[in-house]
Amino acid sequence: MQARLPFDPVGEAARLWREHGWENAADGMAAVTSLMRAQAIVQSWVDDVLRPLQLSFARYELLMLLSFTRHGRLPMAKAGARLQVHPTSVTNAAARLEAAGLVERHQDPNDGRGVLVTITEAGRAAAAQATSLLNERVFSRPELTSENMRDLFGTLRDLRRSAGDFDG
Amino acid sequence: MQARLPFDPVGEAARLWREHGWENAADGMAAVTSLMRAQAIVQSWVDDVLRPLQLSFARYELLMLLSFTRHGRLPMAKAGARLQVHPTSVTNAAARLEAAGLVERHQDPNDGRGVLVTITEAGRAAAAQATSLLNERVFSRPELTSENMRDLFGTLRDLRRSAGDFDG
DNA sequence: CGTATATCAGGTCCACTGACATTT
DNA sequence: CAAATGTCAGTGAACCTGATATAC
Repeated sequence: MQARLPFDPVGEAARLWREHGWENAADGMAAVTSLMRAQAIVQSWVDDVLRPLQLSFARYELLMLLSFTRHGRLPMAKAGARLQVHPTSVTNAAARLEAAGLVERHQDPNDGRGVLVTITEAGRAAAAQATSLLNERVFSRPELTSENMRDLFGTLRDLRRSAGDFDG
Repeated sequence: MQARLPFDPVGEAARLWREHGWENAADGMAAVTSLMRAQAIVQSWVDDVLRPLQLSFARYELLMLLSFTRHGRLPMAKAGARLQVHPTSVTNAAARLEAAGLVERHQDPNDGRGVLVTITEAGRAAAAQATSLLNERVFSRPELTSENMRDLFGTLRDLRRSAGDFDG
């Protein structure tokens, strides 16, 4: 993107926060800022892998969720709850996956309001290919396999639970 | 958004990853997925605070960066390097801040190609107000003030350094 | 000359709001 | 009837590519 910096800009910001007397907010600011930046980095890794497959991470997550269900099928609302995204985002993702032939949408026979999304064989193949590439090129990167990453998951799980993402 | 889940969907995904024999990628997958979700949560907290002030987090960061410089002024390219965003993103952010009267843009007298962004008095006031609100309502939230958050910052700093964000 | 700087046009992606039709 | 479900149109944010003008 551009020349790398000789220091950590987030650490520098935290230093300035403390210098201005915002001690009790400095750690939170640094955590938020590094979360934003780390997410952008990882997002770009994922996008690089999924772009040639015409997938976004959100659509990949929907495909995987369906592939893990008993019959490869879920109501739209269930999928949205599970992926923790807005209903219109599910509609959008499903519409794009359907256009690519990776899922189908049919009315729920048991609830006339509902729509069932079903993964197709092509969808299962695409999901398998994407998973293989992501596992190889992103999820098993050295930066993500350390003991630290298990800690990261644990810390973020606490944050997500406190934020009301899930119980337990 | 919708009903909360009785379990952690990311932990469930990690379980399935291991079940499929992808042990060495399971931790990375869980870290990536929780990073995405945690970022979305924190982003929504920040947006809720900044929306009434007509600011985005990216524009707030630019304002703060300028306010911390000696003369409240920086070349566009320097600002982009420091915020680690695309040049066009800086142009966009600066244009919006300028439209709101929070910064001004002038040609660099020492480099005819360059543009200097300068924070205005209104910009300093907006930055101070935003900082006060963010410190109070986001950065000092209980979820972000724990010992864990210092660990989170440290872990993400390692990730960012490995990814080439900065040296040192 | 090639390189660097900044901008603009155009495109993608995602999230959200509000309105709507339909069914429970 | 009210509540739930899914869709659609529109809005706004952020990011990127490619082209351009200008200056080093």
